[in-house]
Amino acid sequence: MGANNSEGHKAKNFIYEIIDNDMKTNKWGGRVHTRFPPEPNGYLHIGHAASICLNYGIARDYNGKFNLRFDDTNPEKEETEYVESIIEDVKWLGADFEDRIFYASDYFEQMYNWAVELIKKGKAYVDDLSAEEIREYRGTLTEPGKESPYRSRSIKENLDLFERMRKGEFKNGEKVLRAKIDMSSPNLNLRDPIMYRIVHAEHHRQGNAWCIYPTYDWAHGLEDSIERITHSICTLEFENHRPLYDWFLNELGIYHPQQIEFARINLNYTVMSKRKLLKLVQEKYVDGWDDPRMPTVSGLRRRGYTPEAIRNFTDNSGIAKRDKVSDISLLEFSIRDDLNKKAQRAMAVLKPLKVVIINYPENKIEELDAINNPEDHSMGSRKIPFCKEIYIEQTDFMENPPKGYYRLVPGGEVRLRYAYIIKCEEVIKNDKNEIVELRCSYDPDTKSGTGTSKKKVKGTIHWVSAKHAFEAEVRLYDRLFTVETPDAGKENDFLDFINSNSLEIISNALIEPSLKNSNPGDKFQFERLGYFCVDTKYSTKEKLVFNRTVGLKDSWTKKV
RNA sequence: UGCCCCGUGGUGUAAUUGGCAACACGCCUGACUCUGGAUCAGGAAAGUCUAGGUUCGAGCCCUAGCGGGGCAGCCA
Repeated sequence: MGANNSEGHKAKNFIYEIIDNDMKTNKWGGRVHTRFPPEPNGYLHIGHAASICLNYGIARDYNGKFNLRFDDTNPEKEETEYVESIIEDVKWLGADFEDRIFYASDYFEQMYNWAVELIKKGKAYVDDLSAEEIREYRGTLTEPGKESPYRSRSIKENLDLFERMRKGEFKNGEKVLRAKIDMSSPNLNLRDPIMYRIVHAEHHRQGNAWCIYPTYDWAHGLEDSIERITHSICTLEFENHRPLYDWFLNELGIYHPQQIEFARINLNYTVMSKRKLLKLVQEKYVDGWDDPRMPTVSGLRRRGYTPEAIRNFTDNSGIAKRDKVSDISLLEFSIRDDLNKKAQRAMAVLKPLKVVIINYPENKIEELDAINNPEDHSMGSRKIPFCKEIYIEQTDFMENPPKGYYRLVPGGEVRLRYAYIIKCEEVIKNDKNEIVELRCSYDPDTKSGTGTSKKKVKGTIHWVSAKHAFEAEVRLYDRLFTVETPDAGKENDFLDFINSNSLEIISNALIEPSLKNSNPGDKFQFERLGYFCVDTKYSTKEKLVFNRTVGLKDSWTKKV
């Protein structure tokens, strides 16, 4: 028997193999229950999205359940704003936790009771050593630690002290509760890890109900246990913590999930740690957590990414145990692939060049048919106005073109998308020798859709009617960093690699009139340019703002 | 000089669990095209970190080495 899940599919990764095996041995009674346990101290990024998709995907594939749980055990870093953004992002990604949204802080009383239990077993003690002393006593990577002089306090005294810790009789850092394990363990996590520290701070949900807070190592397994999680999936850096996770649960003799670690996703040309992202936000390198250049879920959403694209990306990235840096091009592929099928086409000119069609009647206006999406004819078609004066893209005309350029050139012909073939008769320049206008003739027999054209031209370019197009702001984004791995060096070196040209604002792009009433979040493909969406933050009815999600693949500019 | 994890095309993941390395992205050709997009057809690119060993047979197992990552928060 191979690695097949309950639906008979081939195992997607090593975690599915573990679960397949658990199903075979009936380890969990056929049950699968996963969770996503974020700390509400920042916004979610694409790496979290991968974890969400993994955990939710497992629950879905095995007909199990998926919880959203806030690991809110550190009042000093956590905020309600983050809780709200995380809920929004998880829902948006399509990970359905139904009514199972939990908070570790709701378990504090239970955790406290369990701590008392460990004290009674002689497996935990109150330590009076200072933070510095504890560090010294811990030993080093190569030398064992030594036991705290307070390690052998009586159970009675520990019980009393711990209760008084809770009551608030001590100041921050004055005492901690530690597990009594092994000060000489080669795994430093087992050298009497701290379970509770005193923090007199207001918790975003508990207010001032508590002044002692559980540490991650103590709390996490308990949370999983309480929720009867079967597979507790986390990232590689917790691998060394697994023996501790197991130790607590074993000592308590309570329900014991299995912790499984996998390698987090890294993307080149960006940073992924919450700390660094927070720094970019706080020091205004970007315009908030949802800046479209950020690898955050909210940034990607504002950039124009769809949940489907993100899910496909994380699926295609795979799950394994080796450190990885994925190429951003895989992410870009996922959104192009999705939007190609979904996005309505439109014409927009970013850097306009005026074209006058000299043989076109002065006041004539034609309504031309344009297909909304050649990949999906159910999306229908629309009319676009055409008249004597139009604008084309500056880059679609060259006076001295290189070989292989098949757009407009002096004396040359090109098709205007959904309109006519035009020929460049004259180039008008200003006194600075800049091209300011083209005078072209059109061939009435070449109208699109009529089939009357005998001509064939190599190039087709997009355009907008001068009389009908409206002005909009377009924001072009580039990668936030200039090097592939900006965080490879020292802590703050990544700031040295910020790409100062990562945002280009075009304030007067010209857009075809049919888009005038589009709404924030609407997505389009501007033909030949890329995918764009209406910005949800700065766009107004009077002045639409479009974000470029990603450019179209371009095998021409790459050549030259 | 400790402990733990990991080394497969440029990138990421796979290989029926020991049977002559596949998929995706990217890249390059060509076809088609009223988007230099999409689509279609083809191609280059790793002999699996190294050296031994077990075996008829090793990317999968064993040993040693090398390389990368993690661990000395009262962060998670």
